[in-house]
Amino acid sequence: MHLDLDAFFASVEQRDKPSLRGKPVVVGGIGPRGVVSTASYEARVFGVHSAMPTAEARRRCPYAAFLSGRFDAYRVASRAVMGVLRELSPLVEPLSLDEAFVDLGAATEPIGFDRESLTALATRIKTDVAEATDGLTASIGIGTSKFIAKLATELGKPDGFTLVEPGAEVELISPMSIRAIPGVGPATFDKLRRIGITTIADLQAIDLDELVREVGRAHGSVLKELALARDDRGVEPEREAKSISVEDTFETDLVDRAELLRIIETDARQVAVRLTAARLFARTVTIKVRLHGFVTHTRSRTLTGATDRVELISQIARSLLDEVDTSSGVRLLGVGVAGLTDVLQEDLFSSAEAADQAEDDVDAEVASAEPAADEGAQSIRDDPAALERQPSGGVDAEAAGLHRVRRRLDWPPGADVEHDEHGRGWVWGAGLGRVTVRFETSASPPGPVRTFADDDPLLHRM
DNA sequence: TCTGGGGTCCTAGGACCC
DNA sequence: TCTGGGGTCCTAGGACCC
Repeated sequence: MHLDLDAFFASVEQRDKPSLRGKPVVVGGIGPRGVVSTASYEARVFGVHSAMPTAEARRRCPYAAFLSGRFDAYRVASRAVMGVLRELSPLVEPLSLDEAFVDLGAATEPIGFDRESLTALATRIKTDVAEATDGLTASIGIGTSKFIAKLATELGKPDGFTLVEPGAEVELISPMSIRAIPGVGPATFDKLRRIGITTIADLQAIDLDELVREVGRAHGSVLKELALARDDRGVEPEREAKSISVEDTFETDLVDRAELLRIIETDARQVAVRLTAARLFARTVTIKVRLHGFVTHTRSRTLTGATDRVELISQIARSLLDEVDTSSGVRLLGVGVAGLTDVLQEDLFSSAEAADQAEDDVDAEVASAEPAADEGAQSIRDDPAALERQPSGGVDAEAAGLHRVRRRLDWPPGADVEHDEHGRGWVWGAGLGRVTVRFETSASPPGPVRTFADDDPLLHRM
């Protein structure tokens, strides 16, 4: 079985903001370079969809509410939904906050696999989801494999249920576009279209060797199998994380080297904090640099041992920036780690490693920075509560001089606020030293709008 | 229209090893 | 005249997903 919450982020916003119910809502990046994460169905009528530049969405639907998203609220709702699913079966594989596979074959209670029983089951799950999330709707698909179940969900959206009976799979998918297959994106679609493959039926008929020549061995064989509705992938709960990364796109391209280095440092700190929180260590450090013309480069370095130390990650990331020509201006900068393990195997103090580092041209600064850095990391490792005392990303950003870039996020549209006299509400808009708030909550009727100075001491973010 | 942020997986070439 | 072969690791880039 596959489940997908309908227009998830936008639906949570409409749930918590009564004045937006039935209206177009767009959640995503609200800056000049933002893109849409989720559009409510009312906004989709205007042609607004995920991954569209927000500027284009504003053109198509100027009267929509444009909100920057409240991920804590989405996580709470997501956890509640996953909880409902895990009562059904221990084999639940979340794909994202709003999507999951469930292996009904491993269900805790006996399940009838006839249409009537499964329809009743889906109805019950939808009721439970609505109850657990204060009214969110989901679409459900049931089929004999992950591929078919996910496709089935797609067919019933929104608030739907689709059951694909065993044996009906090939007939169902044959006339569909190959774009319906997860894994066929714009590039693969173009490649295949050029050799005359546009439907799944075309894919069934094509010679495997020819397909492999076009899209590669791994991709080719998977596509061929899926086209024939052959998919024996199991539902895998608890997949382990393979990488952790942080990146930012800037409103205008940056050129100042010192500023870039400061940003890398704060990104590295956030990565290290997340590593520590997950009790993991990493062997590979990567930076990602997107230049003026959207050309993107990555540079990485792998250590002999694994680390979670801020100073080391930061130093390596900063040294990697030397390998990229940033003179055209930097649009995006990011820091990531990979090669994750849960055991500390730091042999960075051995003489062999020291020699290695020297050869690798990670200069002597690393060695001199290490003792102090290790102390900090050690204190967090031994004292988990220390994590709580780590400065937040926002504070770091200001300390690092990113005030200019991130200042605007003090009152992001859609954020929850409380006013000491007027009660709870949300940021309707902000700018020019003012904040406009609509005072309403999920349980209230649509509420009034009031404007305040943005440093009004009675107004608080929640 | 001018393209987010957080991920996963694959490919291809070179280094290195036996 | 002149080059083996296979496996593994690392790096960079690209496609894709939500």
